[in-house]
Amino acid sequence: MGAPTGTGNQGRTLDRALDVLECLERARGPLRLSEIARESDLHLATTQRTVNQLVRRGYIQQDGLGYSLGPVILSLAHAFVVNDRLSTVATPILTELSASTGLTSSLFVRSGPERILVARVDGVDPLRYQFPIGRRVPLDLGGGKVLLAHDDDAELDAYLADLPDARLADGRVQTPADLRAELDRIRETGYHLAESERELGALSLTRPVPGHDGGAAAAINLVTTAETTTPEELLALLPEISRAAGAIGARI
Amino acid sequence: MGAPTGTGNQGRTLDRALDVLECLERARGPLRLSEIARESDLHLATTQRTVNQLVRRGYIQQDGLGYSLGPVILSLAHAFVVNDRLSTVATPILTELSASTGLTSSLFVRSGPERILVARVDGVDPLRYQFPIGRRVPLDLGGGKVLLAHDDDAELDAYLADLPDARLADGRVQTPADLRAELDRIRETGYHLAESERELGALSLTRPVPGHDGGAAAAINLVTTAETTTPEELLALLPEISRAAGAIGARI
DNA sequence: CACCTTCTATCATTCAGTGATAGTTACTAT
DNA sequence: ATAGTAACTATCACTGAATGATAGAAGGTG
Repeated sequence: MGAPTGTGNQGRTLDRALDVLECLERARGPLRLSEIARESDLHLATTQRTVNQLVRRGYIQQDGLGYSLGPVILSLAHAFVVNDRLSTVATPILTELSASTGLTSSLFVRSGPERILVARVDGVDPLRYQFPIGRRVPLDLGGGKVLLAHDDDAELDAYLADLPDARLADGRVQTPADLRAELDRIRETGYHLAESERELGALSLTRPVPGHDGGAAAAINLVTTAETTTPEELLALLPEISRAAGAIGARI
Repeated sequence: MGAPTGTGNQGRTLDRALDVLECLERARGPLRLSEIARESDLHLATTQRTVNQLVRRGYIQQDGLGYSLGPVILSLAHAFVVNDRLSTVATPILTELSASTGLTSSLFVRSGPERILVARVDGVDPLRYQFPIGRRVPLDLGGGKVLLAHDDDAELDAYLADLPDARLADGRVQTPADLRAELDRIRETGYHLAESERELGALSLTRPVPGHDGGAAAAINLVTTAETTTPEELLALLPEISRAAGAIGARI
């Protein structure tokens, strides 16, 4: 409690404020001041000052039940969607991809140990499981793997070091070693076909979006269900999705 | 430049960071470090530290052209949309309202001297002018007036004091005195019918959403165009929109 | 090769953030 | 009513983190 935040103590104030915001992001409902303090591991007084300041600015709102994120967040998000180069470039290409394949397509980018869905275009048969824009999910399941595959070995080892076993949606258990093997395969083939990893019955085919530096900060995928599509049928769309990924990469 | 930020100097660090974010929100493209420093009136070194920290956290991203908002913003926005009581309560009611009237309906909340569009449900004939979710607009034009009307006189006078004349979309000029008179009318009638204020040819009918405290932090409106609807026809929907506003107010 | 811009790194100073504590308000239970 | 509890606010001395002036590295341009 009394100990330093842990990161290394520099730029403390701002980091703490962002911790507070992200603590409210994770919350499933309004949080009390004391709950925020506990969750973010801050002194109550510090929490109070920070929260009040964010309230004043509209980043947090308060009601009788506690504090939650405020509407100003939406303004920022709007500005992001309108301005983001990747997002604006990708949307028409994804639209085309979804039109020609009939499947839902989406674009996500890496953010630390997670990926964030940045854009999505629905297919003709809407998926029962709607993956919402802005959603954060870990990298070790589904399409996130193609982003991991582009890490160099040092980063990868660091990531895998303290990674717990993952339980896939169909019950399989994925150990870090399993993941490592799969990433090696992805490094060779350049794509990933996921079956029931994040969601039971979901199939996805993912390709990285090449950046100038050779890395892949983004990826796109096509999603469908095992009921309507076989893995082979989905894999047959590899040329299409690859073309789209290339087109996006070329324009950023 | 060297002078204090202006607010009164407390909670400086965080305020400055938010200034940086909002400066990027207003920007129409990537900004260089020096531009951010100039826009937010900060020392370059301070700007650098702040920006780098926000980059590390994913709130800002950097490309060859400069800095812009980052994808983590989207995550926060997603959490807001999912959790926000007002937003989730209002959406189904707006859906019903749009279904029964055939018009686009929307919900916005106040944020300082502006309002922010929080939810929108499109009508049968989609408007050519799409008002995007998260968009910030001033309070002195269109539906924002019903929010202003709920301020007490002291707040109102302060607001009107340094308000410049506004130019409506159809060319009319609205002085603070005009606005004041209109707000008095709204206080009596409880609604506002706007014609070509923000957008030429647009008609909107706005009602406040009553809060527990008697105030109105939110409002909903119906939007259409002069081509398809007369003011009288729109005004005839007042009972409908009032019912919807009441229903939302009752559930928060 | 000199020039300019962008961004990064360093460091002494000092002032803003910190956190312990006390106070206020409001609600619940008895 | 009265005590008790929880949520939030306010105060203030201390100190260490943010500050900003300056110098430096990296990258491009005429």
